[in-house]
Amino acid sequence: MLVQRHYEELARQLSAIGAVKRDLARTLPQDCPDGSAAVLTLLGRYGEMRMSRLAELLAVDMSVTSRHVAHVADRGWVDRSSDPTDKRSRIVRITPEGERQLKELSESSAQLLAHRLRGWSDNDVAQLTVLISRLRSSFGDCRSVLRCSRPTEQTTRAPA
Amino acid sequence: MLVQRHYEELARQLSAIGAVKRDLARTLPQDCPDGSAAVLTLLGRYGEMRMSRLAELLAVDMSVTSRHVAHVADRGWVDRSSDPTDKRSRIVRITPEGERQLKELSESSAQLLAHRLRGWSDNDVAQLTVLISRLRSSFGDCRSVLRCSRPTEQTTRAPA
DNA sequence: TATTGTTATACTCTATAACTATA
DNA sequence: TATAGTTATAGAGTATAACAATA
Repeated sequence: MLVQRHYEELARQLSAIGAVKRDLARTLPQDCPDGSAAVLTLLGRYGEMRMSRLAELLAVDMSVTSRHVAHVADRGWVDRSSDPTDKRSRIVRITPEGERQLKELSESSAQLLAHRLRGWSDNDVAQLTVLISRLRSSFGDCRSVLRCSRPTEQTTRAPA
Repeated sequence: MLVQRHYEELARQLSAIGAVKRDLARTLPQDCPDGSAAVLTLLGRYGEMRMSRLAELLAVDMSVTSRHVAHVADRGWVDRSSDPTDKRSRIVRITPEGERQLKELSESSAQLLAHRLRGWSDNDVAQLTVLISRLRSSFGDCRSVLRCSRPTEQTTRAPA
């Protein structure tokens, strides 16, 4: 158990990480704010899903999810079909245009990160990724782990 | 140099870290939003400073800083005096009430972190802290390093 | 003329609550 | 009655631009 000051320092680092996120967000394509990017990323990774599942993965309220999805649907990047087994539900799926948009935004963020982190060792990049994933997991967002393995097992090793 | 996918994964983890920050923000005292907490934390750590310096440390525009400082000044947590050497500038300083507020919010965030991270090793907590600090540093926020040493020197070792 | 700081405006993200449709 | 999703509203954060005062 660390002294309080160490947790305070981590809290401060977390609070200040916004500057990094803003820098990253600035690279996003036109008409594609952060919320839209998050939706496309999850749909691209996990495939089609219901709104409720998407809200869970985004870790935001469903009303927020609904707005984000409406934004990307308006631009033709996803479509929403009704779930035949439960007409209250809607299935969200990325479209080919959405895939193109996703590819573009993924590449630009990766490029910026690669540039900013050019002095980093591969291992440090991997460790940071794993530790943030674990942090999210410890905060109750159990879908954050990199692979669907036991959330508490990975420590500071690089992802496979 | 890592493959693009690794940077994409880090970008995604960063984008999803908002849920952690929101959880942390929920523990803040009444009338003390995240922006106010950041101002108090920096003034408590570095002592009195000019608005421009504060904006630099916060890594946000000065207009944003001005709003945050106005909020905490309205509550008596900081005072703003004119700089005698340059009447355009204002010196911001935390008040005793501000110190009390800062103590309260530091303790509550540290407590939440200690609880959420109770399964973590001391070393992992320290590593995450250092890596985020280095990340901010690599993104051009050079005041983010834990100690005033060379920003690129620390790697994945725990802070001293 | 340049710089420090404030204010007005606008945009994004978020949550709560009220509402519709379906189970 | 309970659940899935949408919409309205409000609060917080941010940036840009126009402005005031001083250098």
